[in-house]
Amino acid sequence: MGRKSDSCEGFNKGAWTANEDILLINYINIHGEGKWTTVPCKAGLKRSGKSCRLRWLNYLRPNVKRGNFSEEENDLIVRLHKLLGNRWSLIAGRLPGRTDNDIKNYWNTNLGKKAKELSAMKKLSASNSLMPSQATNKTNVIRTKAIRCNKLASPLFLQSLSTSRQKIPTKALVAQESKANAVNEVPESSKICPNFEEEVFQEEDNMVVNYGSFNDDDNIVAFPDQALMEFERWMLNDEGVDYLPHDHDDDQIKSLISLFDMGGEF
DNA sequence: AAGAGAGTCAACCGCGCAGGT
DNA sequence: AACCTGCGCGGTTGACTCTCT
Repeated sequence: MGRKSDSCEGFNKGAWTANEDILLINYINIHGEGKWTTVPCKAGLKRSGKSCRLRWLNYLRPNVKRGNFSEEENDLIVRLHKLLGNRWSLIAGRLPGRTDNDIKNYWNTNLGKKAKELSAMKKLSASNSLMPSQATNKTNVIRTKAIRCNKLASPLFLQSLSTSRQKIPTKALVAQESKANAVNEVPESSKICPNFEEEVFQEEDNMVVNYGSFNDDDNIVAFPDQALMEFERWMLNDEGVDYLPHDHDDDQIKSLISLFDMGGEF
């Protein structure tokens, strides 16, 4: 399937000028967002539609929050990253005014480094410990993968899911089931972490739910139903909900993490 | 003062998915 | 069913700024 690149000749590249910004803002103020491929032409910009979209979403939108991240935001990002991995857009969805790009940059330049240092220190202290068995103990981390979930997982796990909970008849599942044994044939190239067997996902409309994870011994851990429901409710963007971190969310996150930690093994 | 290296962040790139034809 | 278009995502790049020597 051919895919046309957005980066064709004749487009300006690099930093946006103030004049370009004004043209884009004026256009969107009048016509609204969307139809990005036609925006450059109609707005009189020598930019790709993609570039216009990015500039608007990450920089020009009126509600984009700029400047330093607060302690609360910092804290929330760390915890969300624990739960979600590099799913920046989902994380950004919980931080009003912050863009995925912003959070990604912030993570890569600040938090990621700290997290690495911390885990290196933990490893070091674990390996120096008098009780070496502790080094392989379960941690509180829920591993998730930064993928959109069109893949299904280990048949064993699916089977246990179908007996332990009502199966959601998603498009993806129907398609999968229509192909005999297709579940076993997830191409190696489509896996983010080919060394692991799959985590289990189901999707329904735009909702993507991660149903399983791994503990540090690489045993599959299922999220208990209660945690799962809470997580779904919490993650999916209901309209009009205030997603700023506040006490309620804080407690909610704590309780979610504790629920996830109670996951039983298969 | 100036050069080198590190850090930051806006922007680019390639890919995948959904929906339309 | 095959192909195309539009959009969104995560990873990466590179220009700019800051800090150190």
